[in-house]
Amino acid sequence: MILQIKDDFDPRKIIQSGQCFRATEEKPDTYRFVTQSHVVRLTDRGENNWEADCPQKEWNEVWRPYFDLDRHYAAVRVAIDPEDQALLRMAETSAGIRILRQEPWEMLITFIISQRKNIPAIRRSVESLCRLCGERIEDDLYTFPTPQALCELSDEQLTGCSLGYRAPYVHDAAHRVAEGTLDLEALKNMEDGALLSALETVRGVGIKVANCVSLFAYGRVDCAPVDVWIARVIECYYNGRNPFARYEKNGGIYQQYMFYYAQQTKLEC
DNA sequence: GCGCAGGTAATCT
DNA sequence: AGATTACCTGCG
Repeated sequence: MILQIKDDFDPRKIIQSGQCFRATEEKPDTYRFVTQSHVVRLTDRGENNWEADCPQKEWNEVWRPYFDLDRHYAAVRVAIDPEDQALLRMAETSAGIRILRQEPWEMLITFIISQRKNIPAIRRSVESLCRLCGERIEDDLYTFPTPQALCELSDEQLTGCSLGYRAPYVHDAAHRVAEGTLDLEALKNMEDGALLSALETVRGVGIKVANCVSLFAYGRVDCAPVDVWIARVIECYYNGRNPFARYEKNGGIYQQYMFYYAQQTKLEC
């Protein structure tokens, strides 16, 4: 099916924006995304037209919310303070990025794994876990493992996925979710502050990872994770001052623009 | 061989 | 509260 997406939409930037680690550019101009047991390939047909290899119904029910298509990102960029020259420039470079609505469980584990790893290393670890105990969807494509599946892995198997000291964190999270001590579904109804606190009760989850999960799984666009790249942006362009304070909302989206820009330009002061 | 990378938690002052 | 350090792995 062919669909037209008029608002900001650039899958290549989304894939490189550090929010998802299983999506790929399969071949030039064709991008593959995975969520639960769904897979979609999007091919750029120009003029804002995209070919999606899934039925209309699946697009509407799964991918439309996944790509957050009901939010007007161009308007979010327009709302940037004209005096905020740095953000204007970063948003221009990053236009097309959207905040994907991904699975809370997958985000929790993925961002626990992410600490002190670069993007390729995160991809490898997640890929290994999926191969090891995900369900097969296609030839070489697997679902993200369930909490039960991760729970049953041995320390050796977890360590074999290059989790290192994070292995007990992953196991602990899997255990809590599998036995119901941590109900990721119930967190959806919480206010941002309560959600962050609840996430931080998991071992291996600090303020940064909690913000990532809130933003990328629960759509909390006011949550702005500060990692070393954002710290550099704050240092280089904002004199150490909080760049999000002047904005009432959408700090998480602006954070994503900053992150992509900093990463792409290997920002140094 | 050594230092560092998209962080957290324990242990200091 | 704020600073320091160990932690597993891969890479230059």
